[in-house]
Amino acid sequence: MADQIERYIKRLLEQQEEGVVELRRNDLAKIFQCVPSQINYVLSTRFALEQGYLVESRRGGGGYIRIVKLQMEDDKELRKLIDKTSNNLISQQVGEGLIERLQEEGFLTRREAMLVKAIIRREALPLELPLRDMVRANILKAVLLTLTRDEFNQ
Amino acid sequence: MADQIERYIKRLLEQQEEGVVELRRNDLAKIFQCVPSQINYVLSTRFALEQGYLVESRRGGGGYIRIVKLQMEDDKELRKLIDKTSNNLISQQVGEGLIERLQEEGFLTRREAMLVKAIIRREALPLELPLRDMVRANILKAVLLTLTRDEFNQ
DNA sequence: GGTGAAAGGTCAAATAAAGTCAAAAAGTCA
DNA sequence: TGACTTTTTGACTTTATTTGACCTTTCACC
Repeated sequence: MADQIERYIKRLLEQQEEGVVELRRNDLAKIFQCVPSQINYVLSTRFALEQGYLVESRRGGGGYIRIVKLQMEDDKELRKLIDKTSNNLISQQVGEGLIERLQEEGFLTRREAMLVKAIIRREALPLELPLRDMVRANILKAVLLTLTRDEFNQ
Repeated sequence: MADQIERYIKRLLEQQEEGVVELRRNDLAKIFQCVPSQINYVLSTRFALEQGYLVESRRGGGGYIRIVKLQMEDDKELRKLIDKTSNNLISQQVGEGLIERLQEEGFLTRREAMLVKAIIRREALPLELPLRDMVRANILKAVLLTLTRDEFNQ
């Protein structure tokens, strides 16, 4: 069942240019005749960040679930960086180095680099030490993943 | 529905030079075939002061609703936001609202807004709850401070 | 000044989504 | 078979929107 739903969503994603698909949790549950929370299970096990997907949603009337496929294959270099960043600790120094490199390679503009650098500074992350480097790594990973979004590069 | 009404009003605001639009609650309700109080709902959730709008109205014969888009002229407004952000907790929702507003006001580009939004997402900040909102507030403060830097805008 | 119609305002209930979490069931494998 | 992992289910929670009954303000008119 979970596999079927996974395939279904992936098929939708392929059909859609853009790599974005938006759906109703309840509708999907009805199609597959399963409980709605089954959908959440599929999303969290098959469409997590690690697998190159981004899931956004909204509750209430007019609610939806949006699944975005990140284009990680396109760029081996980014892919490698993302892997290195995962489950890692990153110091401010190393982080700044990474950002500068991204800027030099044209992934980030001067302003974007400034913003991200400001965000990963010690002063902006009021946390004790192993934690701070962990959060910094996660922030940088979020940045790298964003770089692989089609919409980001338009 | 609420989204449609929101878009409609924003379109009117853009067409109008001045950033002011005046309308009749009942007329609008009739256009969208909804109850009049729906309009109030949209106004209070989408055109609040925090979102950069001022709503004035008058009852009785010849009554009206006037919506004014407030301009964030200069750093003054940013400073105010920095103050509000300090020593505060900010949820993902509120944070996204703030970023969208900064984008609308031209302080952030579309890409910059995407980056910051990605960074303040729950998934990018693997922390327990009071802490997560605290770190998010600090990150947003760092962003606001960066916006006031001359080098950033040069 | 009193009155009634014409606005708009408020608030709570009903409805419409989606999220969470843990127990039960099913599958896997030594 | 027994232990472990994955999947399925459903009760409960949270959030967002829609709707309607009732309230307040303003104005025109007598």
